[in-house]
Amino acid sequence: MHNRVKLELEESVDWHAMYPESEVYSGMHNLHTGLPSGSFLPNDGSMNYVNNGVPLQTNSIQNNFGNIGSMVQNIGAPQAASAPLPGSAPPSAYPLNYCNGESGFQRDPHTYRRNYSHSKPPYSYISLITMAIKQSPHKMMTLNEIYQWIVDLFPYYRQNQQRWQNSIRHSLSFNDCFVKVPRSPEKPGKGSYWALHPDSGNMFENGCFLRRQKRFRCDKTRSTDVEKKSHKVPTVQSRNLRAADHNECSSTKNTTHQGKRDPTAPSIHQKVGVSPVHPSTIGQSTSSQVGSTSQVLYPQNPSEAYLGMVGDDSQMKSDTLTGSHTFSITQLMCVQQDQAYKMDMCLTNDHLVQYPQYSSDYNNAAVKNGQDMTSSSVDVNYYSNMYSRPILNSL
DNA sequence: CTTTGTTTATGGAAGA
DNA sequence: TCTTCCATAAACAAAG
Repeated sequence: MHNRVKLELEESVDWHAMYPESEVYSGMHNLHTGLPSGSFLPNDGSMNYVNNGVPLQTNSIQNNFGNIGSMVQNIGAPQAASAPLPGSAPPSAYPLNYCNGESGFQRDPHTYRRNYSHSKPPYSYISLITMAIKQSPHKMMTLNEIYQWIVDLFPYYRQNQQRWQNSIRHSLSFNDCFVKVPRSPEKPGKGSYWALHPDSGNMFENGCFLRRQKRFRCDKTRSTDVEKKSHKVPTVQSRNLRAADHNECSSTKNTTHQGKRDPTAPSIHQKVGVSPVHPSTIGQSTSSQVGSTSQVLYPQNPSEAYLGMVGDDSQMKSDTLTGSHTFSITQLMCVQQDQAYKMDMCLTNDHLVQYPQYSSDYNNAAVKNGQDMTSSSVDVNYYSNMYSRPILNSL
């Protein structure tokens, strides 16, 4: 797989041909919407995929983005919640409207790209899911919305959908960094929402989005790496080692060391706290409840969460906040996250603050955005508190 | 019936 | 070399 990706990375991708001018996201568009593809889809089509996090060609970055620093500085508008903000960007800056679906997600048929030539994006499925969820206004998406986000963004995934969608489902289920969120009673439908585990924040802080530095594991529901190593059965052949690895992964989830599922063991999603959530409990969970039968957890102190100081996932925390790599997930999404954080402040009201680093227009816009969100089809009362804080942890 | 979600198994590749 | 991560396939169950 990686080999394939690697080979594809060496290809010269004609993005201009892939994405007709009218359909290309500009750099700023990308930043406004939080969509990552723009970073790889310059208007001049000269941008290749990156090689190990380093762009193969950087001219387009300079031409279209200036540089990362100025990108950040130039961010004044919040992420597109439902409509472009007056003066913030032209309508074309918001090619995708992800805010009117059941999770505030909806495709924009007018900007749906049509060119089917493509190469495989250099993202793992976990990366894609993470990006999709992070860019969503409510930091959670249904499975179908995740599919759609990926397909809209990456033409490659318009092929063999059964194959990669199975992988997406597997990734969601298998990886602790994704948690299932039950639907609001007011929003019945098939499937749950998927969100990022509040402690999964810095998975891609190593600067390479092809591969995480460390898999996120919910420590309270599974043994630590040390414990697992001590339990590891010495093996000689790599095949056995691989099997042991997989069995360990499973055993720490809900299976025995023989790799057979323990029928009495609750699934990770039952254990980690994503089922079912009573609205009255939302916003009241504490880190001490991690691993209990309570709900999605988030820190009591948003500032702590912002700094990634809550929880016991020290391995992930060790990544720190120094993810300064140009093409790290964090770089791609930090601005949006920051905006989401601020939006949350506006939404929750109990943390209304001003952000002097941004213009007053921004603050006004953020409030406006909050209003937009409250008028969306999602039951904001039910979900906003629940997901405003957890996402802070991933900043 | 289709979609969603879980689990097991396996192979390849990257990183230590 | 060993460990870990990722991709893929497939079987199966549950829910809508």
